[in-house]
Amino acid sequence: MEKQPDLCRVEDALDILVGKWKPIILLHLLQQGTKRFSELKRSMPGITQKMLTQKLRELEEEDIVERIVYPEVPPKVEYSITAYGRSLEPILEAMHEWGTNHIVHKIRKQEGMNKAGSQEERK
Amino acid sequence: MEKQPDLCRVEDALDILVGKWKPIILLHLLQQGTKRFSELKRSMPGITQKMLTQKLRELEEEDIVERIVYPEVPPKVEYSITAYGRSLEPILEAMHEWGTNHIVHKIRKQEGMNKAGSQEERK
DNA sequence: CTGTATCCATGGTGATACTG
DNA sequence: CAGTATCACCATGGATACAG
Repeated sequence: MEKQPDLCRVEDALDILVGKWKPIILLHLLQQGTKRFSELKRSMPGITQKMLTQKLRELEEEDIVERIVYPEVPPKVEYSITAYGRSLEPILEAMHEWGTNHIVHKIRKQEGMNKAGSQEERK
Repeated sequence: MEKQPDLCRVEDALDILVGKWKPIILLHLLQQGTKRFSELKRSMPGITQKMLTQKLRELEEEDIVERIVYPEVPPKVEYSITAYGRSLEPILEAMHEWGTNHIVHKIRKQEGMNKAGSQEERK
């Protein structure tokens, strides 16, 4: 199951952006700079420690985020976007904009179907 | 689980682009225009009919691709990108470019590690 | 505080067979 | 030709407990 010859380096970018928490983590770090583990966790209600750790490790592995451990007690670990990671920002923003527009598109479509399907909606 | 307040319309775009075959399908249709089902299938070795149908339906649902059925025997169905679907092209291209660059990045990193650890070349 | 280690539920994907 | 219908697998994600 080889990938298409030249076509799909798209998927390399996709792999990094995708997953239930990765975009959220990236957005948080992009917008709020350096954060420590507990701060990130607090700012993402619903995420488990396991997922946060796992996704941060994956992003670190790709040099998208940087992890700095302070050898203290209690432990302190800070995460931030790398310069390289910032190269993803235009893509994230384009997707955000597209997504925002897309919900409008869907609503319009929905309205169109309502109009076509029924005369009610009189209030 | 609720999404972040404003942050993540990114995921709406992601949902459309993601999946094992969606980017490939989109790229094929973007680059090669209108194609019929069997042509698409042939041009994507490894995809099953089920997956191709399913993904095309999802893309159609989002108005990204258009499906035209010719009432003939044998059946003929053509797929193409909608004008709206083309609005995804910049994102796809940005991702393709980023991905292409990313493999270079990884190779460089790999070389760097080799150099750093080059003292030990045992076995 | 910042992680690991398990176990388990779920869904997306694939193989295969069948149909209008 | 262009699908639909089933079944099975496995990776991803979630809950929980434990540890340095």
